Amino acid sequence: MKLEFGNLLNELKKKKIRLSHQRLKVLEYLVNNQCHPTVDQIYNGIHEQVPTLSKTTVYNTLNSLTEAGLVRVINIENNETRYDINTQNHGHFKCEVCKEIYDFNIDMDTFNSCNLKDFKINDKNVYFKGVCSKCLAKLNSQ
Amino acid sequence: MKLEFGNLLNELKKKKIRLSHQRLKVLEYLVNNQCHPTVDQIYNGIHEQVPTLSKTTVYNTLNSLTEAGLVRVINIENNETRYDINTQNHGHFKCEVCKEIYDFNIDMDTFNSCNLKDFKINDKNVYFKGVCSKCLAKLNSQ
DNA sequence: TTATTATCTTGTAATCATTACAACTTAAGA
DNA sequence: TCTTAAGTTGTAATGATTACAAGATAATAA
Repeated sequence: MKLEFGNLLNELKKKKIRLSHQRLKVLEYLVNNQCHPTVDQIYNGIHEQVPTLSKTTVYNTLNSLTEAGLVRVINIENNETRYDINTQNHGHFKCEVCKEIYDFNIDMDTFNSCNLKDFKINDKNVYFKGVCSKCLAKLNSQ
Repeated sequence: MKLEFGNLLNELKKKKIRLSHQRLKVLEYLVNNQCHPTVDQIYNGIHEQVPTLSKTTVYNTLNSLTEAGLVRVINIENNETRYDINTQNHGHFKCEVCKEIYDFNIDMDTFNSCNLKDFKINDKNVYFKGVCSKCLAKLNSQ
């Protein structure tokens, strides 16, 4: 299914999740900022438009959306949970220099292991760490 | 390199990390308990033999060993960091029912993406979630 | 073996992300 | 418009991890 705001709303209705003002703003933020934001970034990004917003609501909303399968959690560093509106299988690369997280295409279907026969796999996660091309270029030019 | 206590000690010496009593006990615990333990499990496992042990020391030690490349951090759930003495590339499967983490073989070298050309990859992580064969069997027999 | 010292260990306190809770508010259906 | 179950909010609690400073120790050299 294509990542469009209307489709997301239909998914919420289907799952009986109320379309509250705050939830719509969080969803909108995630669609417009597909840079794997943290809770703080999401909160700060919406707070100006919705001054009454509580950080608890952001947490609650992200948990609901994750449970509903509309949002994916990214656990690379154990002290900064990030969120991704793109639930299609793809990998994440975190640059250890600039800290940016890049998406990359990867065919999850080829990832199988004979150790896991008779296991039910619900979720596949792949992340790499290293140095991105931009930072490598900077380092080399010094 | 094979996972043997002697090899680990040599690695520590090479990296100028002191072979303190506490560090050796943590290493020993990790070699004997390759079940991806948490800090609490490690602390509780050693505390009986080393009653003066502080949890801060366990944290410090694990951070040193990770930095030295002797231990691998597993971040699947964002509120429970786990540690693995097996630094050879392999995948982890977490059962959502019994919570156990299984190792599985997977050829990391085949995981490449054209999106990452000119990127320097230092570390590859793969984890799946789902239901393990034991729990599936139990569920089906009910 | 002993002396020296940089490093390690320890306990307490601080930090920070996340969750619990209860009063108030609101979306959605009748 | 009314009703009410569900959502929002702010504060307080929780729990993992780190900071820090005083005391202890591993490793090196004499």
